[in-house]
Amino acid sequence: MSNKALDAAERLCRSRGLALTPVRKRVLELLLEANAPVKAYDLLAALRPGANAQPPTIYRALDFLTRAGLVHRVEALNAYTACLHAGGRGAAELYVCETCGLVEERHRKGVLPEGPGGFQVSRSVIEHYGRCAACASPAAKA
Amino acid sequence: MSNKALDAAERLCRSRGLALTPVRKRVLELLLEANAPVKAYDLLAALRPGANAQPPTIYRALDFLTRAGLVHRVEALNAYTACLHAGGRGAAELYVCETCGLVEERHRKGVLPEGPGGFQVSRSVIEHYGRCAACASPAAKA
DNA sequence: TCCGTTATGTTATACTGTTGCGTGGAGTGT
DNA sequence: ACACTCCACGCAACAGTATAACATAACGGA
Ligand SMILES: [Zn+2]
Ligand SMILES: [Zn+2]
Ligand SMILES: [Zn+2]
Ligand SMILES: [Zn+2]
Repeated sequence: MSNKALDAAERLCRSRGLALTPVRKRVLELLLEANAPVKAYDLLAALRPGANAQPPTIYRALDFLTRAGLVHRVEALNAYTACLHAGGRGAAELYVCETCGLVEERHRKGVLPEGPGGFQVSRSVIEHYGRCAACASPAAKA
Repeated sequence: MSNKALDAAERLCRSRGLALTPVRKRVLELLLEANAPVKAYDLLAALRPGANAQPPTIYRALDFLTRAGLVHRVEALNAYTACLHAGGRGAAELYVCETCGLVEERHRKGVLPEGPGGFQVSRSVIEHYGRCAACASPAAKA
């Protein structure tokens, strides 16, 4: 099902001379399957059966994947989520459902908001929390 | 100098029936003096001479201050900064200079960006990183 | 006074992330 | 084949961030 995204990631890495090693690929796979923010140590635990991974393993993999634009860090949750538009340009804008964990995402291709008084923005963190359409619908009322 | 902001905070709390206790007030004072994001344990250390504060003390104070709208958490830095528009409505948008630490701030009073497909946003985290006007000016070139 | 509520102290622990060093495999030139 | 370099990864230890759980204190109203 999500093999499509995995394959796309593999092609993207190859085209840029980046090594999508087994560990990195597996981490990305786990994130794609989750379709929600996942914590580093949860990924680590998921990696355990089969390998004896330690914290640096997972953080290195996540660092690689975020640099490659395949994964976003969700700052307010200390968690990570697979990018839904792998390699997309511009700052990612995340919409995280606090009820079901679903993450939607946009990449702002346009110019970033300019700061007040000549502030030069080089990186933006934009995260919105609330309820996705499904969880907000009448049928899902508390 | 920043007693003005402190007094404003005190009035704001009184008008809302919130208790700006000595610990909370001192923490806010430290943040106002810093005019930059400060880490919880640094605040804790600054609190030490005179009291023997433990981690929960500082986290409880910060929790109170953020709820009261007097302090913002800087998610991507695990740090905290005094609100420059105490009690301002709407989501705060922070501009953090990575060179000198200066924080500028806007509160978006208008409607938050609406999410894709009916996503209902209840809280937004918006942080921009870069260089402030002073650090970006020719005189400050690396 | 008695009691409910809120704020703080205290101890311990959980969670998140990093440093430093060694090893081993893939490439590359000889 | 050999030596060499680079880089990913294993591994151990540790640093930094945050919370749980329980006890104490302080205030105000019944
Ligand atoms: Zn993305
Ligand atoms: Zn949802
Ligand atoms: Zn503010
Ligand atoms: Zn600056």
